[in-house]
Amino acid sequence: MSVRPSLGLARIARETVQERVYCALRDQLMRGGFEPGQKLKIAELAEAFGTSAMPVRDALNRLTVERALETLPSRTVRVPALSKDALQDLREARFAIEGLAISRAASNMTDESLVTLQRLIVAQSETDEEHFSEESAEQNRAFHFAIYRQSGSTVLLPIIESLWLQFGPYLREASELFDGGDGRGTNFHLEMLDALSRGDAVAARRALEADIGRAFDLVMSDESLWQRRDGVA
Amino acid sequence: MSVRPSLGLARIARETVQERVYCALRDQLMRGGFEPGQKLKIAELAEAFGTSAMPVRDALNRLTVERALETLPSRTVRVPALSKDALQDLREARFAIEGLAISRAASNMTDESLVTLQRLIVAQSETDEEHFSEESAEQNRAFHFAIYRQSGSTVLLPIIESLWLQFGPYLREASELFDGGDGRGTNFHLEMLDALSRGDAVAARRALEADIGRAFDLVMSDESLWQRRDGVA
DNA sequence: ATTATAAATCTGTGATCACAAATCAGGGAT
DNA sequence: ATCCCTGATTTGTGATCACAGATTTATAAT
Repeated sequence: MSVRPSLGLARIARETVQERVYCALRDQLMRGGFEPGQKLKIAELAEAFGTSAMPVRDALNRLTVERALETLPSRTVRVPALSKDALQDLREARFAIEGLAISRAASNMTDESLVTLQRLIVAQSETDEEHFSEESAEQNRAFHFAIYRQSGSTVLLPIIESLWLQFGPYLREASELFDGGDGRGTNFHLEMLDALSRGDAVAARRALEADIGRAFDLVMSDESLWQRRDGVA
Repeated sequence: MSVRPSLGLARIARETVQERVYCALRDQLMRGGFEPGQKLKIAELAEAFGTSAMPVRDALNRLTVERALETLPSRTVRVPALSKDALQDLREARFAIEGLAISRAASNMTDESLVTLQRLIVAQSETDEEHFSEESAEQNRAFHFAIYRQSGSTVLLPIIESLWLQFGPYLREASELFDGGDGRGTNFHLEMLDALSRGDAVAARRALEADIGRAFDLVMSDESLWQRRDGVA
């Protein structure tokens, strides 16, 4: 049996230009860095990144398949427009799918992963005191995905990432709503951590739903998002 | 207000070469037409389709993002290998997500859509009598997606399509298991239709889970799938 | 002034080529 | 005979170019 003599080293995946472009755009999208409805043009972006059109084209295609962008009939891609219906739709999907993920994670937690979560909560609460909403959002993301990764599901993870990407544009002007000094954001995180440490899948899920629900309620109640914007730009 | 004088015509989206290639590969994958672990090479496929490498490359990228294919560290793409863990993972995801979709559909059914479902059941049971498992699988797909479309969720639909694509390879050698002459397959469909016509989301979901569960049990119990195949080809 | 028509520009799709990394094959040393 | 090194081939990534459909601007007619 020719078993390959595996070194303990993780394979260094050669990183392609396409991937760098993809990650840059993806980050922008997930933190609401683009205007909803904004058209993204290949040539422009290629210029901006200092690459040819090809890697940009691939990155845009990928983001379109992941539903972070949408293709108009004229084949140009844009950031999806905001709508309350789409937001409701997204909320239900996130409840069901992330709820399943955290349920499964509840049976898989290790001491190490619990400590990691603990540290992420501490870091975020410290950041919140200084009102770095940018940084705080990133830590929130890290906390959630640290949990989802513990679900051990390779099926759910990419789906959840897609859902977060779709949620991105709604954060555009609402991001400052999230850093209320009361630390409510991290309180739900504490509940989740507590439930996970007890292996209580139901409670963990309930806390997660409260956390997600709060975020959606904040966005939903931000009237400034819904005034103009009549669908098609 | 410059309202565009819209003709009542649906826009005919010009179909690209990439799309034709994508659909062809996608169909093959969803019906289990490729061998698990099989490597798909751009040049080969381009030759087969009579196109250049470019559209094939785009189609493979798209299918990879949709998790119908996977990329090896060497950047070649292949049909994912089979594993019981992955299958379990897939089953839970399908329960949660398609379950949510049918729940929502239960509140949205119209007389017309109910009639459509009725017709699809009849067509499939007729096909089953003649043991056309190929055709029957296609009708099964049509039935399920007719329901999911009634959920009205643009978020869930592409996710479900991705899940069905991931399930494809498991159908490769198990497809003949599904056309037992007892018509059990369509019986669950009748239950689903009945529940939907009453607007009973819970019953509809239960019937759907029975339907999906049966398919997974059949595949899971097909020992011929699990003997050889030790992961990496 | 408004609308319709036509030219000009913009933009994405697909083909072709150059390059680099990976895989495979063969030969030589132990 | 086995292992390792090296050279040849394969294969994907990225750049460049030609083409076609779409959008916009300019022009002319009502």
